[in-house]
Amino acid sequence: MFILVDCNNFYASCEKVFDLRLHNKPLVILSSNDGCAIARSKEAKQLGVKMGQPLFELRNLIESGTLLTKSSNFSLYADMSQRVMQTLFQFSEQIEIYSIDEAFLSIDEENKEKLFSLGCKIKTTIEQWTGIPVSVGIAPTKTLAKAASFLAKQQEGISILLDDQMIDSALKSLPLENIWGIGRRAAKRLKKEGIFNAKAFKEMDDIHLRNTLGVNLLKVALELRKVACYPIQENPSCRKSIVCSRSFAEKLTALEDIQEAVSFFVTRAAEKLREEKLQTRFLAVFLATGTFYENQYFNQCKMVLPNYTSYTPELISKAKNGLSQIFKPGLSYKKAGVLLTDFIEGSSYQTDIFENTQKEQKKNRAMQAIDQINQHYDKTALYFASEGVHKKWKSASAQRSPRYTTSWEELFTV
DNA sequence: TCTGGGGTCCTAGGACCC
DNA sequence: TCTGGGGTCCTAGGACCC
Repeated sequence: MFILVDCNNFYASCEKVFDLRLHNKPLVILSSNDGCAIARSKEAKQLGVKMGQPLFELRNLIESGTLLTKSSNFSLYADMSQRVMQTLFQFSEQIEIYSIDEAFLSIDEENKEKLFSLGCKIKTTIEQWTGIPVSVGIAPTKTLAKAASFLAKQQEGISILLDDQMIDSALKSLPLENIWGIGRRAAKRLKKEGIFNAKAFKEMDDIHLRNTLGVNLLKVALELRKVACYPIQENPSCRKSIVCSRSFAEKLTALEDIQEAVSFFVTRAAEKLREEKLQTRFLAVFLATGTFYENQYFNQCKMVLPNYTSYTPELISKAKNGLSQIFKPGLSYKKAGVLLTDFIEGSSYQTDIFENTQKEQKKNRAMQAIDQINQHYDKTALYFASEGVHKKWKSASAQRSPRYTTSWEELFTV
């Protein structure tokens, strides 16, 4: 049996834990540059605020004091997430942390009453220990557990889908877009065929499904028929790519300014790489003008590196090189980023025949020292000169709440 | 005027191999 | 006039997820 534990309005709930003034108020969490709403409290959803809605469309609500806003505070959310996940290990050892705000648990229990009381216990424990409200969906497959949690969300409670009759009546009222794995595109195509809800979808012909919508959608249908296609993935395989990108606070025209931003992205990406004890051999830099009004320019430069590495200076120099190849003078740029992929595991550099081991060890120790210092003090305690000092591209995100749980300077005061 | 960031997987088509 | 069958790997683009 699968249990899906899903935090309600996670980012908004994290903010509410530390700020009583936000309780029972419509609240949205903003994207970087305070550009649009990326999370909403229950009350904000009721107000009609849409996911991804740009901030300027919400101005009236905000200025009248109806809608409260916060800049996003990912250090806080990541730490709160960890607390929730840690708590979940009380209830099962087979846990798949699926995203920052949800996890699947696997348990050997078929009895409905017992499942329900377990669900209650999970919900109350997490709420007591972390302050985060959750919904719980329980069912024989992951996709059905997702469907159950969708129902549970509506009352912020617990929902179990077990026998066929219950499943069928629940799926009848489940719109296609809300099935896990069916997006806007597939839903549109299905509607053209006269399929309007999850029950009708589940009863479609396998061959037809496979041929028209692909193997993934066939699996979704099977899962809705209680055939488990997706097992719990307890030890997720090491990640396959790292991306670091941002929209700029203001449009940039000078190569030097963009170089600084790209150096910063590379530094962050390389930190992640070392944190997960990986080395990379593929680096891409991309650059884009705004998307909404002007003629868009997008270009990227892909580079295969001579050897696997996680040495920041080397990556920065390659990235700057790539950037100068795709930079066109005279344009106003709005966004840039870097992508690393093609990883191997291992925390020390692979021997390069042109380089002596002593030099490599020195590089290793330098990176280790930087990481340790930045971990101990602040992410920005030590940084590379090429990242620049003023960070013209960066926005202030003035409405960010303090990093209550991850920074000594910003601890919660009682 | 103002619109996020970070991921994974599948598919189709081409190049190439035997 | 008629021209096989099976396989891998790579890439770009699309679709989906949070």
